[in-house]
Parts: sequence; structure tokens; C-alpha cells
Amino acid sequence: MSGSCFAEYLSHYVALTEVERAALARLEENKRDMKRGDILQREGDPADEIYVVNHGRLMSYVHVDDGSRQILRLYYAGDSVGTGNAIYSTACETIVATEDAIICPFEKDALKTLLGEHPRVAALLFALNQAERVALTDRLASIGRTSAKSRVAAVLLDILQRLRIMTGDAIESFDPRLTQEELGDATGLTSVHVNRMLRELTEEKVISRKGSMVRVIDEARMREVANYIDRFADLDFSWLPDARP
Amino acid sequence: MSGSCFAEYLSHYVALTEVERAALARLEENKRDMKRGDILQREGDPADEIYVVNHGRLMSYVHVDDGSRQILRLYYAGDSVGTGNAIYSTACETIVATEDAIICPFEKDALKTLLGEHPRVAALLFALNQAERVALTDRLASIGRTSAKSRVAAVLLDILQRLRIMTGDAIESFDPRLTQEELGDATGLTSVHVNRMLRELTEEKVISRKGSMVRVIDEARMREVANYIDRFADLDFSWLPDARP
DNA sequence: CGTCGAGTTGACATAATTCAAGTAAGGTGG
DNA sequence: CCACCTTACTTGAATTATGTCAACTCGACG
Repeated sequence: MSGSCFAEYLSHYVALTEVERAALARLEENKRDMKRGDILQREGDPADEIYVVNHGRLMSYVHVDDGSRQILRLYYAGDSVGTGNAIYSTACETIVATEDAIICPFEKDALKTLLGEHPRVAALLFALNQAERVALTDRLASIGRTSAKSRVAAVLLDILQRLRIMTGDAIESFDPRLTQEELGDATGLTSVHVNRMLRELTEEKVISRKGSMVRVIDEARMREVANYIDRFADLDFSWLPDARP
Repeated sequence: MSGSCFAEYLSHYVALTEVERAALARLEENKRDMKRGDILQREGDPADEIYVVNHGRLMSYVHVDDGSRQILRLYYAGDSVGTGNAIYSTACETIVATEDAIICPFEKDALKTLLGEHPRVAALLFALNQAERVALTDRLASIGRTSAKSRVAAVLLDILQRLRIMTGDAIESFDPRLTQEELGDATGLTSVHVNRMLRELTEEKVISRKGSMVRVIDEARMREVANYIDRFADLDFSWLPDARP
């Protein structure tokens, strides 16, 4: 099997050397199984480890005052999770599996070695951090400045886009693996209102739904509604340093 | 004078070697003056350069559909700005000075050199990216899940906190250097509503205002209202690799 | 076959926006 | 130094988007 999901995911962007692949694979030596709903870490837990998703999907969230929560990110195979743990001694987000998953924990110290010995990988991680930063700012704009319908469309497109990259397929139909309540927690809405927005999108024939599956019928319209920006269209990794010989 | 604001800022967290300082200072060799309102880059501009703030304050924002905008971040001396440019060929955010400023542009290629030759600096930048990521998720939770008053309080506290770190002083009075409209663009509110929230905070004696100056009178209450989390209290840089000899 | 969580829908409540009409403050040219 | 302009701030009234509450349906599962 693939030695490392992490390496495989990074390979989408840059051709890795064998040495680099091996170094990345070392992060995935340990595996841990998770079932849907299992919690990887809670806010406030000691933050000793970072994780790579080997299989399945997870999400991270934080609680706010009144008991509601904000979903921060969704994670897929190849993503690193809990990277914030690198710089904090306690976790600042809760991480939970949204479907059965396999994750690979590694000690913070392994980062030290990796970054110290593989400058190009360090640069690549820096680059991916930037991508994540931009993804977060896109969500900030979505939640801060767009309508409920737009936000719901945006989160759905976001998931679809990521699944396409993972599978390599031009799918239009997918399972978000989030309840309407969770979609609400991701978009800053209530589950009731998410439901109404889904209904409207359905009535307008932008999407259709069957069970938990969502099919994007009119993708152009969907992107328009969502204010969607394809951040993968424009990537530039030309400046990465050369691999160390 | 200080060779490098960037180095100085990083020194808050890690003792840099002379070699590292010199490498960082090299990024700040060129200086460019800006006046309040000057635009450093616009969304869609070619993204060839990254910047370090030498002096003054800036902000970044994106436009959304209907002509409104979302302010993404505020920048202060020592911050790197436009780091997203590293991985995109066109800029994804507009950057503008909120007061007279001096910024130091450098080519993406300089990053290549820096990250390749100074692994510990690379690790430190990785770490700071994580801090920025967490700051963004805090704002996501603030905008997605808290009331207007809470959001306004949060953005004010955020600015105050950063000014304190910069000046090293325990100030309670400061000038946000943002109009109420801009505060609205940062929090996802209208300027009218920002005004009302400021009034309420004033009436409740949490803050007082004179001209554009804001004074935090009851900081405990302010933090409570804002749902504030001090992300600087809990930092852990112990895992950084050693400086290269 | 009953229970439980998720989804659905309507009626109503409320936070925040929009519109509109002002006031204060700072900058500029005469 | 004053009159004028402009931009930001302030406030009230009406409107709208979204939230709240409550009831009901549906399908999964033991």
C-alpha cells in the first residue's frame, strides 16, 4: 500500500524525492483507528501530538460561551491535523471523526527533525499553510459578508471540490457527511435555517438531494450563489528550494 | 537602528543567532514609504513580492459580490504581509495602509534561500503560521457564533493586545486607526450597528471614547463580552530545531 | 414495534440592516 | 481666520434575515 498519505497528497503539488517520501512516511508509522464520532482531542487537552489523516474524514471545532460551536475545518486523507498543537501546550480545538477514519499520530519532536533535515519539505509545508490560511480567509468572507444561502452553497462546494481532488474524479454527487446541524455550525447558522436554504437551493434546481447525498445540478449557478473562488487554479510552487541531494 | 523589524519581532519568541538575524535583515534591504490609504497590492495583481512591515499599520481585505468587503487581518511592525503571494501567481487580497507606514518588499525567491539555508527560521515561520491560523479560527468563531457586541469588543481587544506586545507597555488607551465602517468590515457588521454597539459598551462603562481614541475601562468585563482567549499565554517553542552552527 | 436522532415545516420573535436625516470634526482655499 | 466641504459619526423608524419554539414525519435500528 501507499507508504504515506501525507507524501501522496504533497505529491499533487511537487515531485518528492525518495528520501523526502521516506521522511514523511516515518510520520505515519503509527496508526490509530477511529469510528464516526470518536474524539481525537478536546480543547484544553495536552497538545503533545500532531496527526496525519490516513483514511476517512474528520472535523475540528471550538465551543463558544453559550454552548454552541463553530466548526473550523474539515480534514481528509493526506491532511495534517492539529498542527496548531505545534506551538501550544494545550489544544485549542476539538477534533472528531465525521466518518470511520485512520489517523497517524506523531510527536512534535518529529517536526523538528523533519523541518531541520528537509528544507524543501519545510518550504512545502510553509506553502500549504498559506493555502490553508487563504482557505480560512475565504470562509471568513463567506460567513462575515454573505447571505445564508450563499454560505450553505459555499460549504457544499468546498467539500465537493476537495473530494474531487482526492478521488481524481469529476463527481457531482457526494455525501457531505455532516448533519444539517453540523452544516449550521460550519456556516454560523441554525440547523433550521440550513434546512430552509437547502430547500431553496433544491427548489431552484441548483442541487438535488436523496437521503444524505447531495448532487450539484447547476454548478455554474452554484458557484455564483456561493461566491466561489477556485484557489487551486492559480497555484505557483516554482519558488520552492531544490531538494537536498 | 534596528537592522530588521522582522528579526526583532521573531526575537520575542526565540533567541536568534547573528547569522539568522543577518538573513532576515536581508529581506528588509529595500524600503518603501506609504501614506494612510495607499494600496500595496490589489486582488488580482501579479503576486511577485512578499513584504515585511517595518513601521506603521496596514490591513488586508477581499471584496465580495455586492461591493462590500471583508477585512481579513491587521498588520503591525514586524509582521510579514502578503505571504499568500508565495503560492499564488496573483494576489488574493488587497493590502492598504491604515496609517503612514514603511514596508520592505522582497522577491518570492528570497524565501527559497531563507527557508533552504536556515531550517530553524523555517520552523519558526511554520510556527508563526500556526499562530496566525489559530488567530483566524478565533475570528471565525467570533463572527460565526457571537453577537454584534461581542464581535466589536473582540476586534478592539485584539488590536489592544497587539499594540501592547509591540510597545511593551500596559496601555489601556489606544487608537484603533479604523473607522466604524472599517470595524464593520472587520466584524461582518454595518457601520451603523458598530456605532450602536460602541455606544452600548460605552454606556455600560466597559470602554470610554474620546475622538478616535478608545479606553478599556473594565477589561475583565470586556474579555467576557468578547469571549476573549489569550493565545499568547500558552506558547510552546521548545520543539524548534537547533540553530545551524 | 417502539424509540431515537435527524430532517421538515409553520408561526412568531429578535438581531441586525436599511434608509433617512441629522451633527460633529478636520482640511482647504480665499 | 473664517466659510466651506467632506467625511465620519450619531440616532430614530421601518424592514428583513435569521433565530426560536414547537409540532410533526421519516427512516434506522434494536
